[in-house]
Amino acid sequence: MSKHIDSDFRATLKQAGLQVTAQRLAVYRAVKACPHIMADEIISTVESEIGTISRQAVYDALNAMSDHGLIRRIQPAGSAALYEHRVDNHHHLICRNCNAVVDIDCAVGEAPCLIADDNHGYAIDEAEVVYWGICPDCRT
Amino acid sequence: MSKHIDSDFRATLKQAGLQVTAQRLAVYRAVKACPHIMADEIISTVESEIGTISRQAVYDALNAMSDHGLIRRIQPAGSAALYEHRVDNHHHLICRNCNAVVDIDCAVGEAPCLIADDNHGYAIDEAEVVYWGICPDCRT
DNA sequence: TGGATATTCTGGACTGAGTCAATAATCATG
DNA sequence: CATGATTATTGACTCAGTCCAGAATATCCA
Repeated sequence: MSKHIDSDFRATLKQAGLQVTAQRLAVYRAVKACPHIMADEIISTVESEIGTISRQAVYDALNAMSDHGLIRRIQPAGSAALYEHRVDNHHHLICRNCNAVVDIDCAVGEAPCLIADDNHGYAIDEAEVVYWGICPDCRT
Repeated sequence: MSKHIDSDFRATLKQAGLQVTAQRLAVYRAVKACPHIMADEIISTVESEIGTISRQAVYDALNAMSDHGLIRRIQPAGSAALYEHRVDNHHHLICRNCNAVVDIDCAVGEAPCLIADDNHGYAIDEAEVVYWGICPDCRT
């Protein structure tokens, strides 16, 4: 079944003008398997799958893929960058205690959060929303 | 006139149960003078004012003050932590090009952004919004 | 005023996340 | 298959921030 993902993703990589390599496929599979994963978790996941990969290759793959919109990087305050394969408009809800992250569909519609009272002359293209709270498990 | 700020802030520190020190006053003055300032800029600012201060003292002061709600820390993706003296409900608009940050008053009211479609069982206490765009100066 | 106690400051070592740069391997394409 | 362009590997390095232990200060209370 990972065959499917792979062949789909091979095409996606090519369309983006990126070469298809074992490392990139493995990195993508890791992100797909575990959304909101950190770079070093990706390294271990990929290592246990592919055998070995350099840290740099992982970062290169992650940067290339997120630059081309194939994956998305989120950087919550106080933690390392997380990667996810969902690239549509959605937001995140993070537990202050255990840092668990869940996806939140956009409350209002397509790109709703772009409305600010006063844009100060900026050309706003994205509104990033992070909800902070305590997850069910941590509400002892 | 900085006398005013100082004596007000002395009281605020005491109310928060924190001791009043020259370093803390200086750090607070730096944050007040330049909102959205980074830690190492604070160090230089304070050094040119007080003469010398240790990095640790600055971080301690910043952590203590933000823990007690005297200042606010924001950590936009891809940059170091920024500190500001506004502690009320407001959001930020950041230029993708030059990283300029401006405050945005909360579009809807007091704590409006707390409405998420599905809270997944979380007890949500804050919604943090970051608007990304291009500032007037960078729109060549 | 003068300690006793709690808190803060200092300087240096250290960590973790991520980047840089040079070399080696691999791919794409004629 | 030759050649140039991408991608991987390796190792050094940066940057932001924390940890630690001893020295210095501030606050409280008699």
